[in-house]
Order: sequence, then C-alpha cells, then structure tokens
Amino acid sequence: MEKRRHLSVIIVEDNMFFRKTLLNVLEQSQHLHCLGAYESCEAAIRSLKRNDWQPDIMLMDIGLPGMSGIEGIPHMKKLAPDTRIVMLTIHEDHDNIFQAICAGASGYLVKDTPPDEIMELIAQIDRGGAPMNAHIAKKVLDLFQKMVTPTESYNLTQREKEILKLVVDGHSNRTIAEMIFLSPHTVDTHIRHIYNKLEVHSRSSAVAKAIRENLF
Amino acid sequence: MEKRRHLSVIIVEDNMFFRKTLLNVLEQSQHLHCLGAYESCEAAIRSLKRNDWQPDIMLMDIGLPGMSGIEGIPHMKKLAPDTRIVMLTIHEDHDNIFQAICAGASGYLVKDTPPDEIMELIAQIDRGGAPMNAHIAKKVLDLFQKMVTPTESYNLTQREKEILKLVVDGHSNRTIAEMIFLSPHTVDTHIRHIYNKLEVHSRSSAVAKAIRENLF
DNA sequence: CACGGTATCACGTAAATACGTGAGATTGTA
DNA sequence: TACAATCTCACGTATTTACGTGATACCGTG
Repeated sequence: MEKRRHLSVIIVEDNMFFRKTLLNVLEQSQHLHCLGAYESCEAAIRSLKRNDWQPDIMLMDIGLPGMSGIEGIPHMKKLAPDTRIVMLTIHEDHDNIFQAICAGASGYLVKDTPPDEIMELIAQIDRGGAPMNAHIAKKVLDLFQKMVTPTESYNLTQREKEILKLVVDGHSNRTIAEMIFLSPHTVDTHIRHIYNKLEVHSRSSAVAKAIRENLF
Repeated sequence: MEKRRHLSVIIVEDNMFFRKTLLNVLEQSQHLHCLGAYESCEAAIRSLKRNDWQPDIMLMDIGLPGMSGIEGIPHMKKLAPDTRIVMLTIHEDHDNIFQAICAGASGYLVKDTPPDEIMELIAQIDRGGAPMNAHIAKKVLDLFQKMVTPTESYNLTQREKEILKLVVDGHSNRTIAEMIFLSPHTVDTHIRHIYNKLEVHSRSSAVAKAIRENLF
C-alpha cells in the first residue's frame, strides 16, 4: 500500500467464524485498524449512531439475517456518507448484485478470497477503485447490456422509428409533420402503425414502451 | 490455467511496439496461439471474412485510427459471434467505456498491465468472467448508479407521484380518476401541477422525463 | 392567526389525439 | 408480373388533452 495513512474498517457479518477470520486478516496490516465487527446491520447502525466516527471502509455481508446488507446500505450511507461499502458474497452470487449497485456499493469481495487478495482489494478501494472479481464483473456487464439492448424490434420501419423518436421527444403531430416535411395526416398514419406494432393505444404508452425497451 | 485446451487469440492494435509486446507475452504460453495481429479493425475484419475460423479471444485497442475499436465491435460480433472481445485502453480511460459495454465488450485490459496479469486475465476470460481492473469497474458502477438514481426529485408530492405513475402506465385522466376515486377534474389539476414541476407541456414529455429520470 | 402547501372539485374552450375508412405511388420480391 | 410492404395523403368524428380561471378545505409553521 503506497499510502502509509491509516484506514479504518468495520465488518458486518453474521457468521462468527468468517468474521473472526476476516478480523485476523485485517489486523495483519499496520495500516488498518478495525473499529468494529458486528453480526447484524442493526448492531452496526446502533454503533454508528452512538459514536461519531465514520469508518473508511465497511465490509458487509449481503445475506444478513434481519436487515439484509442491501437494505442496510442506505442507512449506512446516511450515517457515514464517505464510507465505502464492500459487499461480501458467497460464490459469485445472484441477482441482488444489481440491488447492491443501485444502493451504492463500492466493490465485491467473494468470501473464499485468499488473505493477500483481500489486502490488495482494500488497497484498491483506498485508491478509489471498485474491486470485484471477473465473475461479478461479468454479471454487471450482462446487466448493463440487458438494460440497453432492445428487447424486441417490433419490426418498426425506418420512418416509423424516426417518427417514434420525435414523439418520444414530446413533439405534436403537427410539429413532427413540419420537421420532416410531411402532411400531418401522414404522421398520423405512421403513428397508428406504430401503435399497432407496439400494441398500444396511446401516445404515453408508446413513449413508455419506446424508452423502456430502447427502441430506435 | 486449469483447462489445458488451446485458446486462439487475435490482436487488433495500431501501435506496433505494443502489438509485438503483446504477441510476445501471449506466445509465452503453450495454451495460447495467436492467429493474427492487425493494426486496424478493417484489416482484422478482412481477415475474418477471408478465413473461416473464429478466435476464442480478441484483444482490441479502443482508440484505433480509421474504424475505432468500439465501432468495430458490432462487425466482429457479426463475423465471430462467440469471440470474447477485450478492450485495450490507455490509463483508465474515458467515457467510451460505456459505448464498449453497450456494444458487448467482455473485459478491459489496461495497457501497462504486467505480463503475468495479462495471462491471468486471459484465463479469467476463458472461465467466463469479464476481467477489468478496479478503476474501470468503478467507472462502470458509477455509470450504473447514475442510470438508476433520480437526477432530481422535482418536489413531487406523494399524490402527484402516484398519478404520474398511472399516467406513465398509459391511463387516461378518466380512468385514473376511477382508479383512485377522484373527480377527473382533480386528476387534471394534479397533472397540471406535475407539468409545472417537470417543466413540460404534454403527457408524452412527462412520461419520457419520468421514466428517464427514474421518478416515482 | 395568517400564510403556504396540498388536495379536492368545477366550467369552458381550443387544440390534439385516436381511429374508421379509403386510396395512390413506389419498391422489392416471389 | 403480381403481391406485399412501405410511404404518402385525405375526410370525418368522438374522445382526450391542455390550460385559463376560478373555489373550498385541511394542515402545519412561523
């Protein structure tokens, strides 16, 4: 760790064995000191409320009994806005990676990671990175791609896509007609075709579907 | 590398020095063989068209002269759908990370990565991961969070959010009124307030803004 | 208590939308 | 060549929307 300043860490993990193990690993370094190790979000929150320090880094289990790690993130963010939260996960687990990202997690630590990699991960966090192993990263990328890839094309023609885009941008039929040099009637017709293909019966629904499914 | 099967790789990188260096690194391993090293997307595409093999992995510079690495991705995906594409980037560079993700990149390799990490990265790709360093990962997470976090709340009241939600779902004022037991006039009034707060003048614009900025 | 914010409701009108129905022109394809 | 798809335009009408301009009522705060 190039920076020789101290980093404070807290651990939130219900499994006592893993909590102790983690604690031992962290205490190996002179540059880290663990301010607390809790077995539940609730306990960690109580402690943060009682004291007035904020840890630099929090290692928090994702699957906690009671308040889950994910539910806990917003609370932690409120009590300690600058604390970077690393989620502890088993394997390369599941969907709630998405939830955790949305809530503002700063990294992922798989539980069977060897000690030296854990230390390296802490260092990366300190450097402003968001460490995660390649499998977690894969899941994140897949999520991303799913969000931006059109679910279905609905066989919209070029003209229809063009007009749909203008509709989404909030233009009226008359305005659209002027913009692309058509009769308002023609625009009307195109929009009807769009409605048919998208199976909707109103502008709002078409706009919603277009944006949500990344049409055009 | 636990799997002892051969992996085929191609390199697309305009800087000759780095291309050669990379080639040397890869050739160290008996489990890899490099099917080609090109200085442009165009050259790589020509080669893929001419031959009928598909490499397992493609290492492609993001900032290529002519067709950029990002523009190249869709072509490559077409010619070699199963090839996993790793983007080569300088530093932890910029915004087009987003573009690359959308296009379907499977990982990021920063150019000053030491040889052993490059080999490890290849192994991770082979295991189905999407390797990237912590800084790149941070950018991805930040992007993600920006996508799902409301830009601004616009001070919508609870009632207004409720009605906005129904509007987004494509309901008419009359229907909304029936659903939440109000006079259509009241719904109309609420919607006017929503328009004022969102600074729009049409249902479509309100819907678009609501969805895009994750209101409600 | 007065005031601001919220929620409720009403009347009226001009504009926009949704949709039925029909039709000519072009273009690619079977 | 015939057919399907696309793009273009038109008339008419019922419904919906957008907005001006009111009003009453509740509630919390200064």
